[in-house]
Amino acid sequence: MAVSIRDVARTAGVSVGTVSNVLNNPAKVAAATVSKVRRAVDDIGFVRNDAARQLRAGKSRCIGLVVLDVGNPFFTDLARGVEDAASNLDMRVLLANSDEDSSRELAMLSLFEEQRVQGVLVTPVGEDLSPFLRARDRGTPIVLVDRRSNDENFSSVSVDDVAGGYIAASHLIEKGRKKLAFAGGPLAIQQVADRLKGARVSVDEHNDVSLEVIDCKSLSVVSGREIGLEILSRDEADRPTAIFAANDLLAIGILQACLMSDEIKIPRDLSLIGYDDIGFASTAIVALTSVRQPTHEMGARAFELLIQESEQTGIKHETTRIEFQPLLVVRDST
Amino acid sequence: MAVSIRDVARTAGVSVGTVSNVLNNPAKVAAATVSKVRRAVDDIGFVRNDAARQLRAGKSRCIGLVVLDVGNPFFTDLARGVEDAASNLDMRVLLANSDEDSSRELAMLSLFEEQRVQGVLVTPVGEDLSPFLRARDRGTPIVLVDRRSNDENFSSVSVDDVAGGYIAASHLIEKGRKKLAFAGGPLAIQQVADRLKGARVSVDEHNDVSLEVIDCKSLSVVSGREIGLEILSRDEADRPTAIFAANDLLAIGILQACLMSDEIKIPRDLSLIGYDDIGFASTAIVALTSVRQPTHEMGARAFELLIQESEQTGIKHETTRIEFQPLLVVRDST
DNA sequence: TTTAGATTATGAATCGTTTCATTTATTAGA
DNA sequence: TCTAATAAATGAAACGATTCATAATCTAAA
Repeated sequence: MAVSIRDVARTAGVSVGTVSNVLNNPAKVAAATVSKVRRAVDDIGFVRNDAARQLRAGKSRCIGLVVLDVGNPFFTDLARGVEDAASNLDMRVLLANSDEDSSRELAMLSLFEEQRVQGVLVTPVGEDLSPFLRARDRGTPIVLVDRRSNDENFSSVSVDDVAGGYIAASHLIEKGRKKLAFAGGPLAIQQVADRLKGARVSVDEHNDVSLEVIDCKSLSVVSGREIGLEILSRDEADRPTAIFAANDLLAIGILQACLMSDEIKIPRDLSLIGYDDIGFASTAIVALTSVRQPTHEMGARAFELLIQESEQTGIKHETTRIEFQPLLVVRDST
Repeated sequence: MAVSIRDVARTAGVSVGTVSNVLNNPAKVAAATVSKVRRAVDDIGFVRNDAARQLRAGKSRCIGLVVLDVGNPFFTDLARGVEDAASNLDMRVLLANSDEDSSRELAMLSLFEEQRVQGVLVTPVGEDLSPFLRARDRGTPIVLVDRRSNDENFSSVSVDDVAGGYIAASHLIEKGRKKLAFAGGPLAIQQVADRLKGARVSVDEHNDVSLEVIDCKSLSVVSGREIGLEILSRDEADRPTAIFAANDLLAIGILQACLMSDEIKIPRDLSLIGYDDIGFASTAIVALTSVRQPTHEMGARAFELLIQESEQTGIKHETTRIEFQPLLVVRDST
């Protein structure tokens, strides 16, 4: 059943070393021999055994990528970026889903270590990074994605959410809005807090502009709709004239609530901006202005960092931390 | 750098065979020895080398899954189903994305063969299944997902789209609607054609019910909105009273168009049903009735079929073809 | 015709695990 | 105390590809 390089050698009437050379360094082998071996490979249906290959090489041509949620377009875009960069170096990406579960994350990490991957890219679930430190000490390079690592131990790639918040609020202010509201929550989520922080910076630069914070339980369409209804229930004078939603789902919910009533028209009475630029943002009834994160490029850069890291020759360990700037995508809602 | 089982043996003062036993059959080793070895493992940071393990075992504990588009929730759900089933048997799933590109699909297939995976689950891009046949002849079991394989060569798991169409149309008719429309296209897509076919069967069972077919270029929100606008432009007498959209995106587009005008209220004037039950269906302004495919379960069953297939002892090759029935999810739009 | 040099081909050693036939130690029964 | 049976530990062989020192063959110049 298992066809090995030995069988190819026997069939072609050459040595195993020659077969290996045909596979890996055809230039070193006489043309006639090459074709003889190639024919034998096809005839008996030989397929390389990667395990044996890896064992000899001591490492694989794969890297591992652990994301919080494969269903989230942000991460699939990111993964695509990583894959594209990897394929340039003829390397493979093993994709794994931690599902925001620390124990799953850990299981994936050790799986990757057992595979002797070249390195691991990870969006960590929790705050405790010690398992990653230990893995790195054992020789597996680790790079963090989408998180500003506080300690200097890891290289990382992240997005500047504060800047994103600043950009969003500034855009609303440029459109002449004075009464801004930030919708989002829980504020314990770092990203939400950072986006608000950035918005506040922009608002503080203009002394005639105010910022109201509307907290909510989750970043979902349903939460957004509740926020929208709450605003509709207010006196017109108390309503904000612009809303910065912490993500697009929330913004879509707010949009829906406004559409159900005839009182508020977007963007006439209210400017609305979201965050993430998910696919649905552009196809919403009123196309949604949003803040886009350069996910694909982040993935590619993260991969490069990882390779760079894996080429470091022990001794002193240098880390690089890259922070990407988000991008404003203006559409009809502002 | 590379810590091997040999180093563990030396540190613990036992033989390599004993270390291996501690790792795989601790029951066969004296308790004192077990803890001695375990301590050594922790001390020197030993991590199993899976390549060596696989090489010895002759096969890996992984299966491969090639899907058309990892970004599509249908496939991520499916993948989750496969993963869950696999983890019960302590097996791993390698996820790959063919991106509807035959050459990528082929590359992934040979990658998996080189990894000596236990088997491959695939949603094929094109009609030509011969590469899969060849792979299977070489010893890698293959099971097709989401496609009714015409030939009897492969086991497969699929959904009955004709039944789905029937269910959808029947539901609309039960609600008392007489003037049905099917929105979808291009009709060259097998799934679209099947859903229409099923709808027609149901309509033909009632001689006072009519079915109009509204063709469109793509199954997108934008296409749906165009269809909605077209219907709004008609005289009231010419409008359908119920629409079966070939997927949820289309249905959402139609819904949006109707909401922008005040002429048609859903579900008062028009019943609307989608297909796929994507996440957005339930959070649409008017929660969308839809036809759900049992994706998770399909994944699990596909995995089981693959295992079953891999346990077949050569000689005569039996194939099993499982067809799932879709499920109606009733919400506010009908 | 030699010989040096280049070109090809060879095959044993190696990677790190698991397996299994043996050896060694321990226990229980007579 | 001796034997048989059981338990525990050993270490060499095997998995399949790659590598590399060595051997064989060929070419061209002297």
